[in-house]
Amino acid sequence: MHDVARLAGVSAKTVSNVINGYPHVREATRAKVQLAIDKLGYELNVTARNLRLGRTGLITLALPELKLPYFAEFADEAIRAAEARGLRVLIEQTNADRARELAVLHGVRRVMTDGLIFSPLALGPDDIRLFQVDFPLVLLGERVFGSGNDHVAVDNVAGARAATQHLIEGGRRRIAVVGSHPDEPVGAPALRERGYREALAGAGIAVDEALIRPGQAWHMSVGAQLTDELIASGVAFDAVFALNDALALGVLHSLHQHRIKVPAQVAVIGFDDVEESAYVRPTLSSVSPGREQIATTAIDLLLQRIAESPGTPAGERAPARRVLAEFSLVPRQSSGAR
Amino acid sequence: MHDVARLAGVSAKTVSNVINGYPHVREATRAKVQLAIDKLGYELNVTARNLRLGRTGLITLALPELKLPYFAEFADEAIRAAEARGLRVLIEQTNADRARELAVLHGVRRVMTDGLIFSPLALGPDDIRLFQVDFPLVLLGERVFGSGNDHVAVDNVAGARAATQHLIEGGRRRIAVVGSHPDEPVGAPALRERGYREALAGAGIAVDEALIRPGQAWHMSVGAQLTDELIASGVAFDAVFALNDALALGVLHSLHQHRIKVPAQVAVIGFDDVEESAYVRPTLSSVSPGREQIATTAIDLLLQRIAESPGTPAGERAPARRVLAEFSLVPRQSSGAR
DNA sequence: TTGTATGCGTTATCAA
DNA sequence: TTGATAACGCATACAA
Repeated sequence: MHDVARLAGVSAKTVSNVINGYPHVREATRAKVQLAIDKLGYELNVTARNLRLGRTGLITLALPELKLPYFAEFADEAIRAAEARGLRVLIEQTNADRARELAVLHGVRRVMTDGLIFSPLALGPDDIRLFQVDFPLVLLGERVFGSGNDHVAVDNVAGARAATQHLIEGGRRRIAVVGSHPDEPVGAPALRERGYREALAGAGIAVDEALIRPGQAWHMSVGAQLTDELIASGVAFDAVFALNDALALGVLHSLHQHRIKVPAQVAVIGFDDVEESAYVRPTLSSVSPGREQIATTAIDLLLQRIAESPGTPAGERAPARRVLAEFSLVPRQSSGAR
Repeated sequence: MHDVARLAGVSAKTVSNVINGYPHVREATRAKVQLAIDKLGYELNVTARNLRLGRTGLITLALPELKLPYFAEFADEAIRAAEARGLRVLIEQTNADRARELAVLHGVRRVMTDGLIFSPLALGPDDIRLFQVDFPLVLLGERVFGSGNDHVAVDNVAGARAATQHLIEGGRRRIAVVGSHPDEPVGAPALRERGYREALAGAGIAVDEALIRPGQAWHMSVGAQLTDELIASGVAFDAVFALNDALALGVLHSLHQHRIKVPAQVAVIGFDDVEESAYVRPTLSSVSPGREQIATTAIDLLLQRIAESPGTPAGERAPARRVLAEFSLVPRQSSGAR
């Protein structure tokens, strides 16, 4: 910067002013400086600026796994939203590994970014105190509550209720659930199952536990396998609510292999509204969880925390906010939509 | 750091020495310093260290799209490899957009990282001069050659040849290709098609152009649609080489819908060996492109460039290296493997 | 509208 | 084995 200043016959401050678009710079000066910048091929040293400003303009997005389409699409949304606000995103995969999730909160992965958007999967309600941190943090998902952090989540219960009601309105009564996690009281699986039960109860339909099929990994292959087992078990069913779209794609696959017509014999609905769901045949009905809203809200909440002067004592900070995103039902062919 | 030094009764340099594991520190001193660190809850300011060292320990990985399973899995490998070498990875999605690819090379997305691993999709052979940059750069893929950069690529031609030979060895003679890009002379599609043609030529089989089906987007739905069209066209075929696994999954889907038995009537093979390929039914034969080797090689090449002192004139730098990764054929059920 | 002086928090040099 | 001092490159007060 000093070299540029010397060549342009001005001070370093003026060069800085030009680079940062400071308005009160005479046009002639600006041109001189710009010329010198181009001539020398000068580039601003961002690290020095970061040090001076005490910010890096980088935020961390910590997710379980990028390979899962839901998270890949969410990361995409988050990157766009961040970019629109002048931020860049450093993605950390935790692989639902406890040590890695800890490192994101307190270890080496914590470093160099202005804040963290975190979707925990290994850490749970017992770890609340670990979430009491002194840097900007926004949580995603449903695993950790009462930790006093800002929180953005899918409205799992209402979304699942709507999906189930949709099947009921289509005349279905024997609705199977694929992918439940019976041993996990918290998290998306439990909440989506609860929405299912609420919808049945609301319609006066008794729950048949034989229709609820546990499946740990929410992958396509698991959806197919659970459906195979369901068919083999001989339990009658006329619809399937797959707890996410990957499972639902597997369900469709299995039904197809067994020559069961969708939606004529069995209606299918998923959850997440992944891109692929609009392209498979039959197209897959789903619940769109408000991914974009979640991403933008999370970024905005984080930005507000970053803007709070770092020295603010905990007592004077804005109270923690919790946002449930607006979902929407997306009826397609698999549930009999025209 | 000065506060810690004062509390411990030492100088800031000694605190720095302790933090950085400098060996010549007396054990008693180290203990004193560590105590002061813990007592004050001191954390190193990484930005200041970055400024002083002239490095950030961060590298950029610029990819077309994270949603594509191949890139998601590649990013995963790259992150692991980087981590093992003490680096972190900033992922940039270009969406095959020219402006974004330019920004990665020369614009705002260039900033703050020690080097770039770049898989271009919009920039091509005409843009060679854009790749003459003065920061560490490793290219992935096949689009840009002769730019004088280090380069790591899938061995597309040999991999495709092996895939086709595998089908031929299984007795297939009417082998369709799904997903060609006839208007693109460079890049993976062209190279894989070339491998196909070489294999046919080697076996003395004439190429039937009606069997080669162009398809721009390499998505599952496209694979299904192209197969539908192939079947509708009435052209006889006994095997399909899908130019990647996503297409191949669509091919399987379509064949299934048309009650065509795989592999009895039609054998199928893909390319990329995506995780899901091992789980679909029938399991999908594929070509494993050496993803892990590509990731680790790219990181290692980049590290060597980073290690070259930045002032080294172009003439004295190590010559550009080009690495073709070792692929392997993965025969599964879809091509008749037991 | 532009310039001067100062410090952000660290590590390197070199001396003690 | 440890310490004093000087950068790293920038932005901010404040002065001019």
